[in-house]
Amino acid sequence: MKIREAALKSAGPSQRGNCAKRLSILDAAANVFCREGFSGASIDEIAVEACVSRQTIYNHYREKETLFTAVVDDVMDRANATLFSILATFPENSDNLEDDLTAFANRLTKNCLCNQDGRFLRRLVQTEGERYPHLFEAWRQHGPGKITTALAALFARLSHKGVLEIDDFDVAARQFLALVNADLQMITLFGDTPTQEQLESASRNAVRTFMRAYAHRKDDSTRSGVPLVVAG
Amino acid sequence: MKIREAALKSAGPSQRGNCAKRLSILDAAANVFCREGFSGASIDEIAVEACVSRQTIYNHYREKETLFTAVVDDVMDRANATLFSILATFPENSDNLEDDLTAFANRLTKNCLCNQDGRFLRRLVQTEGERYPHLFEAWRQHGPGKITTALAALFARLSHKGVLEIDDFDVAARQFLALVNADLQMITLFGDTPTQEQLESASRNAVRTFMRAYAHRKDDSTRSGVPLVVAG
DNA sequence: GTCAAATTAGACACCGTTGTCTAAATCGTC
DNA sequence: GACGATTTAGACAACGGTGTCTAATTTGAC
Repeated sequence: MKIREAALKSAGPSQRGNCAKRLSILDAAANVFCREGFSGASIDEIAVEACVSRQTIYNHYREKETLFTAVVDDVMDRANATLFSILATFPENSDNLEDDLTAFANRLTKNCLCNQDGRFLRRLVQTEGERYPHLFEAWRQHGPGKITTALAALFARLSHKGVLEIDDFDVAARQFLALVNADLQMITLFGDTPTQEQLESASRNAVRTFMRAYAHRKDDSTRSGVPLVVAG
Repeated sequence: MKIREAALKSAGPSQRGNCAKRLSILDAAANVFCREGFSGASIDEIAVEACVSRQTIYNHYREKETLFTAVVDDVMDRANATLFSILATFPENSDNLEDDLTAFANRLTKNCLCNQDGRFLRRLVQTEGERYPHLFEAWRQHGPGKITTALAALFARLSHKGVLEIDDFDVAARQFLALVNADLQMITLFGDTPTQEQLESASRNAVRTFMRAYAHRKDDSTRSGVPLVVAG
């Protein structure tokens, strides 16, 4: 086989035009991969769900593996952009931190953690993370895995302002995320998306506890290293 | 249903003497199913890992599906028994609740949440929960899913004693578990088992925040709680 | 309308897996 | 050692999935 022919073939249909099919394939593939896992997903199933012939998939993406990584890259980019935009709405200057932090948590869960892309990534990292270590690494460093460090930096600002009392910002960030997910895990485990009421309730409960643990206590003047813990 | 009862009914080899092979198969199958998922796991792979011929597996368990449910039942029974025994060590009467609760959290993560069986069940429920709804239901009601309600009841006792200030016991139980997992999620996501140091650190961080949020506050004079004894 | 690119359906070889079958080998118990 | 139960290796058909190929059809730009 000549090089030119190979190049033409591997290049596939022109990348620019008719991206409708590409998107349709990516979308369907994401759903099927998420539902069935890599080995459980079949190209035929993806083709049917994308309303596309099987051959078209092979024209655009040489093989199943290529399609898989393309899907992961696509979702990761989207999730990353969304996460960035949501993090920008963190309430740095607030006269009602509890309410604003609750609304922020609500945005975070709704648009980053519990939406289609978030569930896809979490599931894929869990099921295929060991088989594709680079996938996992990308998710951790360049992707939503950095949400913890970003949150830690934001909490550090609030702490330096004296609004919060945090000694370990990373721990606080992880705990914030864990608390936000506390009420939602049972729901997302099913594969369902939580309702708006459930999201709000979860955010409210989480931020309430978080504030109780980390809010600056003005009336505690004798706090000299002695924790508020009761030794009953 | 217990695995031994099922074995009595099955037409396979007599279940009395050679249970070594059965256990070996169950153990290997658990590992492979956990690693590869149901569709990704192959009987041959399980046979090799169990040091058993493929035919022996088919002799004991008619087909792949039967083997899978047998594995799930087996692990679920074991995890359930362990969970029960750990829950019995909850510090109901403690003169140092923070330390004792930390130790309890440590036992919980070590023996129920982060051990082999715990990871297997969580992973399986996540990947195959939609394909086998009865599996999920069993996990939720009869299995480790009830850990939340059990913890809620225990926290309610502490709250009624005045040691803790909790308004919603279920929320507090979920948050306790979420906090305990907060530092461990990144580790268990890899498939690794956390070290003892990591477990202790996670438990300490979790209980510290939990107590900060829910411990009875000495400076809150509006409450009509039990009088407190401050540690000297 | 023309023409090239893209898409489609269908057939195909190839491979791995499931589950069955058989005959030989091994184990446990007497 | 004998004997029944169990395990084993290997061959086997059936099935589904991947990836290729071809020939026909549709699309889109001019």
